[in-house]
Amino acid sequence: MSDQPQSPPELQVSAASHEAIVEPLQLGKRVREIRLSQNLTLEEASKRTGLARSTLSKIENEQISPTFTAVNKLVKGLGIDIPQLFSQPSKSRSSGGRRDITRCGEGKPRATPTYEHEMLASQLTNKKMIPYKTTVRARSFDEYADWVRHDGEELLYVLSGSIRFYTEFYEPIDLAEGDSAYYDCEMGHTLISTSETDAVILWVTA
Amino acid sequence: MSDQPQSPPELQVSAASHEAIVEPLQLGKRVREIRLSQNLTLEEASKRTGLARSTLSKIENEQISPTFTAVNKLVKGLGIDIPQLFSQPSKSRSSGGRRDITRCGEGKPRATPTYEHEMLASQLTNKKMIPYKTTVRARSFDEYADWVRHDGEELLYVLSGSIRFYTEFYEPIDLAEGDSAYYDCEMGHTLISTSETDAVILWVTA
DNA sequence: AAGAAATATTTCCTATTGGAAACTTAATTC
DNA sequence: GAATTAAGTTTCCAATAGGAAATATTTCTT
Repeated sequence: MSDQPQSPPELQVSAASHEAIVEPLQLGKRVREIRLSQNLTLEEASKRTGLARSTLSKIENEQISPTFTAVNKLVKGLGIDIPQLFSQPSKSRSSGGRRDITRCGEGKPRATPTYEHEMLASQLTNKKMIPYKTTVRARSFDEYADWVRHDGEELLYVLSGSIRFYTEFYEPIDLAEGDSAYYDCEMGHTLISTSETDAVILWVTA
Repeated sequence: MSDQPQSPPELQVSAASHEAIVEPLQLGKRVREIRLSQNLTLEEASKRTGLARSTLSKIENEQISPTFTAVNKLVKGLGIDIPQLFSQPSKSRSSGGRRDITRCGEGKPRATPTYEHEMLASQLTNKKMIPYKTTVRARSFDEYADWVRHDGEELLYVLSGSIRFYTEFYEPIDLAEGDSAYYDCEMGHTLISTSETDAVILWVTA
């Protein structure tokens, strides 16, 4: 990932831009907190999770990086909520006052043949919504191998240009600047640009 | 190396208690879905995540259980949302194929002294997100009696004009067209327009 | 305070992961 | 249709995780 778009590094730092959580991700610390909060000894935790005492100890002390299966045992055994694991150890406000500013064009880029995504608020993890500013590169329905389908719901707002919005269960519909659509993502959906220049949209998934 | 996460012989019988069943979670399947949905080859995914092609392949084919660090690389590299990883592969066809188009200016209006909201996709109920196109009428911080606080998380995108974004725990920050912010709504927040004309923003709450 | 008990860490070893490269399969091109 | 190219899988091996038991540390008891 060496592709930074034409964005001067200087701007990136501007003011309070990107002061989110920089996740060092101390899984161990987190696990220990959780275990202790349940008043469990390593031995008990071991019984519940099926992981060896020693393994638990090492995990908590960040001496090893547990495998996914191990993490799952932890989650099940200790009744941990997943995001809990990936979120920051209670910096007093577990999720109370987060804020992440993304300057125009400073999102985290990701390109596909058909779209050019720019993820907004990429510094924040555990978001309920995932916002993208996306340039629609595709010009024809044929450029897609298949419908795009995934979990969740999506909001689409046309920032500039115009698009044709194809969905699995509806007739294609043309959307111009300022128009928007809200839909279930399990339903196949794809977009193409219909304007001179590639259309740009705001795309929010939840 | 050919361990299928089924039921280990020793554990099979013990009905007594907890025995930390081995992951019913098909991480690999999930990862593959996600990668393909982004039209990435293993090679590209490898570059983005920093994991070897072979490793990715094995993960997707459930031949190995990636370490936590590996999972993190996946998450970061592919821009995966955590719960996405742990949620079951889209079996829960909860709401199906809804769609709601809102033409520019055709939203459901609602006015307050300080804001002029236009609710998008108002036909659809039970949405995870509530999108508004809002004109910011306020011109001074004093026009607000108190902080606005409510549940959830909010995404704010400046469509036109410029605003000053006040939050309870941070310094006010100026946002121009194309800038965006993501924040927890329990934290007090208000906006004022700083441009000639009232600024217009897209506001999504979840 | 010394010993016992409980809890946590470390050691040692085997099993598994993760990477480089070889190999296979599928898609294109000539 | 053979030859290339691209995408994915498998192999081999070094690095590391996970478990059992030994060791260290803390916490009770008496």
